[in-house]
Amino acid sequence: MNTATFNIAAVERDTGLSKDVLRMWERRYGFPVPSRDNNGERCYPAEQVDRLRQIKRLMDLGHRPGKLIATPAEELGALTSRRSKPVTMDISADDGELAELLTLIKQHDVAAYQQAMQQRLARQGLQRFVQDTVAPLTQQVGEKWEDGSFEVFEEHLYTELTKRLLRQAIATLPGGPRGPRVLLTSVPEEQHVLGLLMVEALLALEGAECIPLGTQMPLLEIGRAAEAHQADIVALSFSQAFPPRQIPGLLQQLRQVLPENAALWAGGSGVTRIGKTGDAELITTLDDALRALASWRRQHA
Amino acid sequence: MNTATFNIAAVERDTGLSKDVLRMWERRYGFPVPSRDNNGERCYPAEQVDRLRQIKRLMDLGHRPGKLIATPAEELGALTSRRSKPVTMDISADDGELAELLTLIKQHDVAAYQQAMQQRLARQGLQRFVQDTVAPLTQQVGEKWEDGSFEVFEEHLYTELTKRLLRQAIATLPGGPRGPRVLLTSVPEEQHVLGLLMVEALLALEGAECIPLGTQMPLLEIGRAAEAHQADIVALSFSQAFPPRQIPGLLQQLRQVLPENAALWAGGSGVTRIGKTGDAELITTLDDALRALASWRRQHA
DNA sequence: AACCGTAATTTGTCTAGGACAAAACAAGCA
DNA sequence: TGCTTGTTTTGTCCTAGACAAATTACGGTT
Repeated sequence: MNTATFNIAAVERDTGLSKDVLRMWERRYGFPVPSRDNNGERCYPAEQVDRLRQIKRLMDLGHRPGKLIATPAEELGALTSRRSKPVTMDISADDGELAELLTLIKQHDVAAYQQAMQQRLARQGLQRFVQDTVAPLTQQVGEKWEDGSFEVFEEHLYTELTKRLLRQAIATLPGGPRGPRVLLTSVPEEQHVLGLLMVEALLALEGAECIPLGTQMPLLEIGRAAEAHQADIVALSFSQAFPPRQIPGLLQQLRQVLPENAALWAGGSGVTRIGKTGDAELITTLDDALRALASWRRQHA
Repeated sequence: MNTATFNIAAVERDTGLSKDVLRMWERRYGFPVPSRDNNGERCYPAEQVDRLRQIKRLMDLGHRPGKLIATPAEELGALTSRRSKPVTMDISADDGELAELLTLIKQHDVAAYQQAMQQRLARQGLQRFVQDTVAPLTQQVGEKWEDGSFEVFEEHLYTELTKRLLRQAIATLPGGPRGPRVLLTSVPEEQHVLGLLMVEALLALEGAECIPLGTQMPLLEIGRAAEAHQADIVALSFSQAFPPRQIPGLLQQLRQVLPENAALWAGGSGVTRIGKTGDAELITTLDDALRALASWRRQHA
């Protein structure tokens, strides 16, 4: 059933590797080597697309394409275990409970997962739920995905269900708008929203007025939105997979189109890999966000 | 403050026009004509980026780039009014109430909008809320965006807030899994999710078991997910802006990676512009979805 | 006047290879 | 160990040509 072939645009869509990169790899490394159709255009077999996605996954982990392509096939299990940082920090004692939640996702048991999470939310309260459940769980799902024990669609399922929970929880918060107005969004190409939601939950709990604009806002539009909403803070999220090279330039451009008095926060695991910048405040953890909020309030008292 | 310039990648991100197209237009039409930096690379001023986005907007409406670029500036108000179909069908008598909701968004009054919508949901019930409020409202927001009276960020705000409402409503539905298992998602590059949520709400009301996977699933992953979840139906959404040319090919490829016995539904305003296909069932309205569900149930009784 | 098939045009995407800067790595030295 | 400098790796950008698919224009027919 997998006799379908992909043209270069389809491969770009499905792997996230640009056409330029695909052609360059073919020239440099001799992989992938698609066949050609009658017009001399590349036809990638599904098998190569799969391999490419696997390579992309490992690249997002910090590996380099030259090495990956050289390795034949045992790369899968071999390289997947070693990681840049030993991230598995001790997550208190309920590590086991988190594992249970992961198992429910892995079994595709939507209803049971939702129920378990609802219970947890009720038991812990929103703040601890975000910090002690959602954050580490997301971390672990990311790891599982990286090491191949979670499929892409399982990660999507987790993300979708968890998004719902958080949004629902946020909606039920009493809106006591005393704090700053915070505009939450992400730049185009950046579609991960979970981190943004976690921050929103924490900020809303602290009484900040959050304006969620979803993801993928063109830069000039972010500027307009900040002005229209008279935002005090513009909070952006960059995920692990976002090309770090682009971030400093983006922040600089954005700083130029934002009102002077609006603060710019850049958060998410994507910003841990870039250096300090004068254009934005870097938020690498959830606690950072709370600290930054407190700091803002001190300065505007 | 708008002295920032954009490189070609940034323009692609912000306008949705590919690098290839941007270079080709420069060659053919003489617009845009960016200046060059020290390395001979293109630097687009913000003003040209804005114009490009405007052109893109009109193109999605059915206009052709050659004409648009020839027109100097009065194109804005002039071309924007004429549309392919006179879509403003009569939406019963509460047209005025919808206009009120739109006004709240336009005024960026998050709290008031949420409250008004909550009330409406409580009053109408979920089914009528989806069909008589959310659907026409989304339609109108789309029109407002097309004719320029809604900014991008206002459309995003509407989308984000409405997504939350729908998800919240869906979450509170009793899960009586008697119907088919329906996997809801969209292909990569397609990020609009509101239509999917509306369908999910209606199907869930009818007792179908919905598995929401969010947007942007690679084709091969959709196949894996369908298998893993033993989905009876895979429902895809294509928005207005999705390039119609690609849809038939996508459906055909997808059909090849899906299990034989899984039905494939393709819905959204993006499919109204393509012809019939043997690969998928085309769903152009919300009623279509309900009809298709009933039909599926008859065939699998 | 409405319809239909063919020709011309418009438009997007693909191809090729070359160039270069930024990042990652390696090596040498304090 | 830590820092600086050179080398390799890697992605992105560039030009310029070709072609197919979609769209429009045109001429002939009913």
